[in-house]
Amino acid sequence: MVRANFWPGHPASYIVFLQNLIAMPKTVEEIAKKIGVSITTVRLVINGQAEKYRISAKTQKVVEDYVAQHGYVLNHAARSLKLKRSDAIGFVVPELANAFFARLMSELEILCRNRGLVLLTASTHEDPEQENRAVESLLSRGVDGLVFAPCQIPGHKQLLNKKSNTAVVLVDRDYNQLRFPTVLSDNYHSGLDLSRRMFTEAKGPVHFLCAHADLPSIQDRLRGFSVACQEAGQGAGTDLIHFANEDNTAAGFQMMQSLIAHLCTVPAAFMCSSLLVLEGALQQLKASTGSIPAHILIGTFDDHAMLDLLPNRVLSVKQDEAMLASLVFERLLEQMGGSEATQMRNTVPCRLICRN
Amino acid sequence: MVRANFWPGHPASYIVFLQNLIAMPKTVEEIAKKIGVSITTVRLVINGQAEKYRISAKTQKVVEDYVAQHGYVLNHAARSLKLKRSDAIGFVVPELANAFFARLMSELEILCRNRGLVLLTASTHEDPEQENRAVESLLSRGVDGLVFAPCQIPGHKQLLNKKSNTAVVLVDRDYNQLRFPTVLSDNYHSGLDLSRRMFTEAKGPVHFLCAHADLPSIQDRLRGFSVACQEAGQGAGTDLIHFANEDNTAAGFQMMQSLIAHLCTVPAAFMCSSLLVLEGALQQLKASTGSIPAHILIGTFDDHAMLDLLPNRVLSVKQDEAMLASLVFERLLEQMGGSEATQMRNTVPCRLICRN
DNA sequence: CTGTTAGCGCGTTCAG
DNA sequence: CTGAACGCGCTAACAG
Repeated sequence: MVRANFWPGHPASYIVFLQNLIAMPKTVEEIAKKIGVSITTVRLVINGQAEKYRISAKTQKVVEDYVAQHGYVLNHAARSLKLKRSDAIGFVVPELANAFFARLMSELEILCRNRGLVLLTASTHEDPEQENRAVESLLSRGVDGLVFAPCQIPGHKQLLNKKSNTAVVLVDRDYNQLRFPTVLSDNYHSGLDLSRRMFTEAKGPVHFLCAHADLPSIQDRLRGFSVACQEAGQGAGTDLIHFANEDNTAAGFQMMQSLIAHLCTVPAAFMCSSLLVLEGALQQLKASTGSIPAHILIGTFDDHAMLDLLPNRVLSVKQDEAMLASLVFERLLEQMGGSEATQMRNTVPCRLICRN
Repeated sequence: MVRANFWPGHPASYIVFLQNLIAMPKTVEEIAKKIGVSITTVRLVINGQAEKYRISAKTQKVVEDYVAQHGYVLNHAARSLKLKRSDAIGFVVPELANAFFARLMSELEILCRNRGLVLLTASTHEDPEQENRAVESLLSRGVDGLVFAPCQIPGHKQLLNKKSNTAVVLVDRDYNQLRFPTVLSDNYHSGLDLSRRMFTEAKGPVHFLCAHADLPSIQDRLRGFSVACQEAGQGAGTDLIHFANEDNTAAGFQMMQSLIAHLCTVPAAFMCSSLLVLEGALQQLKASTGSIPAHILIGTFDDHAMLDLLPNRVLSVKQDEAMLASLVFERLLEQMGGSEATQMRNTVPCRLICRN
């Protein structure tokens, strides 16, 4: 206490100074030896089973006091080795910086933490090679469960091994495999609903700027669009759909450019397969006409609060990350409990958001 | 092979069917026993040290073939236990769904993966209690390094223990402690630059809607603002700053509301401490006047591509997540290599982005 | 009520 | 070139 003013103006330094004096034991054996009881005894009180085995109150107190003073950090590696269980869940997605996956992870992390599980995260950048390595890496770390959004048909040796007791749940992308439960948004119906509404409000053609059409989720959205096209008397809509391989701003920019060139004017209504494509398309509009014409009807998959910034009528499809996460977690727990997944496919409805 | 058409139309199912037949060994001992050599021999070829110990070419091939056929998954728990090293890095932030932290994590994950490290992630929701638990949990999992953005003055027993050989790096929030290297954006100068530019362009008062002013990073931005105020002849600017406790949309909405009430009109120029606050402020403008007046000069900390959607002149401050991640990683590796951190504070410049 | 012991699978060391 | 033995810290089963 003499040095409480050790470093005035830096409140933390005092704490540092005090805490450094205390050595922290790292094994139960060390504690047992120090206070002269057996390992088991220490373990029982640390694990809260003192009552159950009727450890004497004073022994209990001795141990508790010691731990309170010196602290104790369980060695999870040793625990895992013994129990063949890591209390960890792997989470593998194409891109962690993608808002949808970030939100999904955030929700999932809360559920995991409440059950004493931690999340191991990896992103694949849509590269099957990196995906394989990530899955293998997490598996060798003995994760009890693996949640992932595959960028290829899932066929990893390790996963497919019957002996593997790792729970697996796929999210967001349904490659139509039969082995693992899959949780995803109802892309077909959200595509249908959005498209219908677009056609109704547009009273004319609606162009669809669509990137990454090989993804199952996008395919479903496209099917919805096609059906709405026919309902609106626009045929199969094949001349309304514009494709790009990459899902990024440049693709949206490019697609809008050729669309404008083709129409010789800006489209009265268009929708995009993702926010990135929308961004690019809007940049192109701004570049071509000096501003984003406020009369254009805009539709997009995925929602973002910043869409508020547009004066336009905007229809967007919002996925329910909390619900997705919660279903993922259910399927996970089922399998970790030893049973089979009760459902092989969970489909979560989306919400259609209308602005202005 | 008879059942190659097992389930036509579902390409993955065939793979599943085949792979299930193969059992995967889980220990080197198992492999050794199966092919009749010693554990050491198997280990040496698996670890690529066959040449070094001159294992006979044919033994080598036998092992390699066996592994190629059956696969092998290293048990990381056992490895960790033995080596007292987990090859894992903990990452603790207030909110994973926050775009800045998501990008930071994404960058960091790439660096980690290249070195065979995995990321364990947790978010605290700005709650010191959850933060403590998260840190403790990761520590007991034996992470080799811990990266975190504290929501309180860092004073965790375990961290502060001299014996602890966990590398620690703080990010984004500098509580001015002396113990751990800290990497953060140059909030003072970016605040100063943004504010100066705002005053220059506004040619009049600039209002600052500021949430969570107790955070060190916000304090630094505020200092920058104050200096710019004085330079612009607006005094200390105390009547230009508007505070809120929570960093969210509601706070921005609220602050803009009272600002409009006070001015009896919309402000000609304002800036926000975060995108969330900006969103709220813009919503209020829209609610009050029916649209976002295009003449208003807008400034904000943090950047987002969607700011493009505004027709307004917008100045925003973009943090350099890649550089932050790379510096964090450097400080991490230094400590993991056993040396002391060479720098206790790294400050990364921000970029001022001007739109329209 | 408390103490002892045997592995979990890997890396290391030393002896052939 | 290959094999054997030990121990990392923890849990579970059993012995007092």
